[in-house]
Amino acid sequence: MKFQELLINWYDTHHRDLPFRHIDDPYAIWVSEIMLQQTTVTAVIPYFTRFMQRFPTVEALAQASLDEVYKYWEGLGYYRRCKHLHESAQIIMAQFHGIFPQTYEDVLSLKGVGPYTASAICSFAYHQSYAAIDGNALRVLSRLDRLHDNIAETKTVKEITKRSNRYIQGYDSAKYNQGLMDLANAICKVQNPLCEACPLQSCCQAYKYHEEKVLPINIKKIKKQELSFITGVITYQDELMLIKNKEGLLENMYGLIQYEVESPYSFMEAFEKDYGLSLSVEESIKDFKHVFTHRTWHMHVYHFIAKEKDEHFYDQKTIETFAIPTAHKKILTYLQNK
DNA sequence: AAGGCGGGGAT
DNA sequence: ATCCCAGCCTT
Repeated sequence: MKFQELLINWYDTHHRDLPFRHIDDPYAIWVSEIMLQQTTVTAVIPYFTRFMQRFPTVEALAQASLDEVYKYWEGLGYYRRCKHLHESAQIIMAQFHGIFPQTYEDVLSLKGVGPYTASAICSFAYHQSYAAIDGNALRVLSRLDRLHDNIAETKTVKEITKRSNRYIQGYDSAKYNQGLMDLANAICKVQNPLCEACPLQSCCQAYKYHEEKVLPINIKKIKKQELSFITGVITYQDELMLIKNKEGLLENMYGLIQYEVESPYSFMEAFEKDYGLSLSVEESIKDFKHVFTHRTWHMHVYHFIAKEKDEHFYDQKTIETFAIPTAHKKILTYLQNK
């Protein structure tokens, strides 16, 4: 029997029951797919539920402020996704007359939608035959075909996409795509795949040649950068100073002010130069560490008191409406419970 | 082609 | 500690 048939049969009886399955609103599917980029299903579910309650339609999303949409994304990571989602919602209202685009090319033209997400949307919402190639599909298919190429390389992804688009023909594309994902999640795992329980065992070339623990080849070099900051909790009476990041890491998020210096006095010097406010250092609070994918922050947190304030100081109630990155949220939560 | 972009769970 | 997760965008 062909693997597609085995896969879909297995999917029919073993599939996960997820809130964004059996939804046919392309808008909702789009939101879920953006959230699911590089993010686990369990992390997404509560965010998806809250997001859809507050922004049930593309119109509701388009009309909301960017700050509010960010607040609903707070803690989920990769915040550029949120910016693109909001921007694309406005494009859908203005250029697509509020109707979610219905062709692969139009879906792909949306900000933040790449080949995987466009294929997933067209397959799940419209049952068009596009193979959605994510990390799961790359793993299952490279094992199935015993492909020795590095899946971290573009040409390998293209080759597997080509094959999968051939394999999907004539089958229910939604079940095929989601079947690959659920199989990858439950059986064809990264480490220690459960080949004895796999419905595709009879078709799997990696299993046949005992290479299931070698494949896929996935070589990518990332070296992590360690950064050390003095991080300032700067207060004026009951108000706290926060800065909205203008670009780069954590863009549009509100955070504490920090400098890559080694003394609170160097911090004060740099700060006074940037903001024209004078500070006094009150106490050393605590050291915090936060690990990102590409870097680690070591934050030596100090409490500073401002002698005067400017427009960057906010009261507690206002701060609660801000989207704050987890690195700084941990500090603020610590201070509240202190 | 390579690097930037979050945060959390599994091992 | 390290890897990976329903990837995409910029350079």
